[in-house]
Amino acid sequence: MSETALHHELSRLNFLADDDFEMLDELLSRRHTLAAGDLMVMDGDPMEQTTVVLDGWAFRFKDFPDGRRQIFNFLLPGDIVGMFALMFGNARCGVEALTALEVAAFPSARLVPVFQNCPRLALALSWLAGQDERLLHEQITRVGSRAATERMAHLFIELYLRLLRVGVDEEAARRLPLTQVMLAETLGMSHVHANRCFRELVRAGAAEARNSHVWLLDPDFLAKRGGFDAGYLEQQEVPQRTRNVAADHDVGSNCT
Amino acid sequence: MSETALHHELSRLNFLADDDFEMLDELLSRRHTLAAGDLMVMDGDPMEQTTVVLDGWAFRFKDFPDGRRQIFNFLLPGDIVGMFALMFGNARCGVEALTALEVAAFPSARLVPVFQNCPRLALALSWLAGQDERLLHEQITRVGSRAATERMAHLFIELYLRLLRVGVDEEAARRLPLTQVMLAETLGMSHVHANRCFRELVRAGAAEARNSHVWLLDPDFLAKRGGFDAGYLEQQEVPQRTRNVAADHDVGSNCT
DNA sequence: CGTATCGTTGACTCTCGTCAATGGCAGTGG
DNA sequence: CCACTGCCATTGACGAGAGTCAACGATACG
Repeated sequence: MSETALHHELSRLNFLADDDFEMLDELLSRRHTLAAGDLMVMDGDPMEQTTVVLDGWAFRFKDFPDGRRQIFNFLLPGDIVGMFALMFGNARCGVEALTALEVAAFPSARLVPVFQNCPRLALALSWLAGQDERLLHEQITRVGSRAATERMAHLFIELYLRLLRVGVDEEAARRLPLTQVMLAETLGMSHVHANRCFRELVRAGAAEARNSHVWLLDPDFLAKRGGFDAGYLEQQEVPQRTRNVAADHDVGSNCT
Repeated sequence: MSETALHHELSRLNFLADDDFEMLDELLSRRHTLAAGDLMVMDGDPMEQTTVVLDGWAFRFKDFPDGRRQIFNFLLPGDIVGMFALMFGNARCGVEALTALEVAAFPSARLVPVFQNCPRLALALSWLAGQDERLLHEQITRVGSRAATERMAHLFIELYLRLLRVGVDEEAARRLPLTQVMLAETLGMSHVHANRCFRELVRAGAAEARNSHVWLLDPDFLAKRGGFDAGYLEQQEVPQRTRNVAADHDVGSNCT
């Protein structure tokens, strides 16, 4: 099914009960698809929907008057957009579909009863939203304190591991739908320099560009070249104390 | 009172009822103080506490084996640390007190009943936590697509406006407890270059360094020099639809 | 068959990092 | 009271990394 990515990730937490998943399925029942290039969120628009990526890639970005664009991060299957949209007036950045995209969307207001009645699910969703913060920290580190080629290799491995984590198979996880211009806009360098760095990785036999995609040929090399420390992506167990708390506040059949 | 900053910010939302504030006061009743240099969170430690900064400065950072350090952002009065700590095993970055600090801390687990019984307060706290994301986006933009001196001026104005926003008076908001080494670690440049950029601002009469502090002399100039667009910091109204939702789910006296 | 996006390369320039040295200032212990 | 130490700020010199400009080939698309 198309929700495998999210289910895959949440199942691995080994934290949710069956009725949590039922509630989740209901939340995600309204599906639609977008074409590559469609805007999921336009900068400045009011935010009312919470969206979950089911399949495909998207990215968050901000365009500036002088033509520059900064890409903040990439949204992969299982990622949530606008978790707390309810409290924010207007979006301050855009979200664009990078590939054809399948998503589920629901009014953010529907999260309020979820928080009241399904504490486990609420915690799990907050956890997903919180993952994002770590990725942003890593992005700051990449751009702020790594050399250009290192940045690029590091980003490749991050995406590769994130894809593996949500259940994409090894083969597919090595194919990233990124152009060199987008790499430049993500990594804070000129597209010319992005090309020079990329060529270096190509010469090392670690990657290649075909068909407006990046193909990772040697993840081990890239991880080393990017000084990649997998710590921040490691799957973590839900602490026992959290399980206890969730159980204490379980309101059972209210959930669905 | 010491909680003025947080109250100030939440009051301006014009969203919480009296019993929300009562609940909040209870959450924040366990106070303590830290000295400058104390670690609030150590990288790798288990996270169980949610902490609110009441007075003083702190910062989030990550140290690397080779001695580099990246500072992600600064925590000012009213900011929350570890909102969703409940779901995360261990911290992946440190938080250090930059000045003497007054904080309130409570076990993250206490948020679960808050979410169940005080939807408005839960939304307001989530909103605070979500503010952080915008600041991280802005930090990425600074480091990724601005020139060095621009970055520095931009950061100064962001901090200045954030301080004003939480009720610090004009005079005090112009004094930032930052050394040039910290600026360098925040902005992704060498400390030598940080000094060069800073000197440029000093020569322009826009700032000066005294006593391990930065003093902002000409915010207007700095805002212009940093290409600062205040949009992302603007106070936003809570949308009417959100008020309605909160009212619908109000469970009244359960809150306290 | 034109047009646009993507990728690539060379040449030139300049921002920025590195290395090194110095001075001021505060704390500390003899 | 004064060496001693450490942190902070500052500056010059040098070189490397990265931006800019410009041009061109390849591929996809209508």
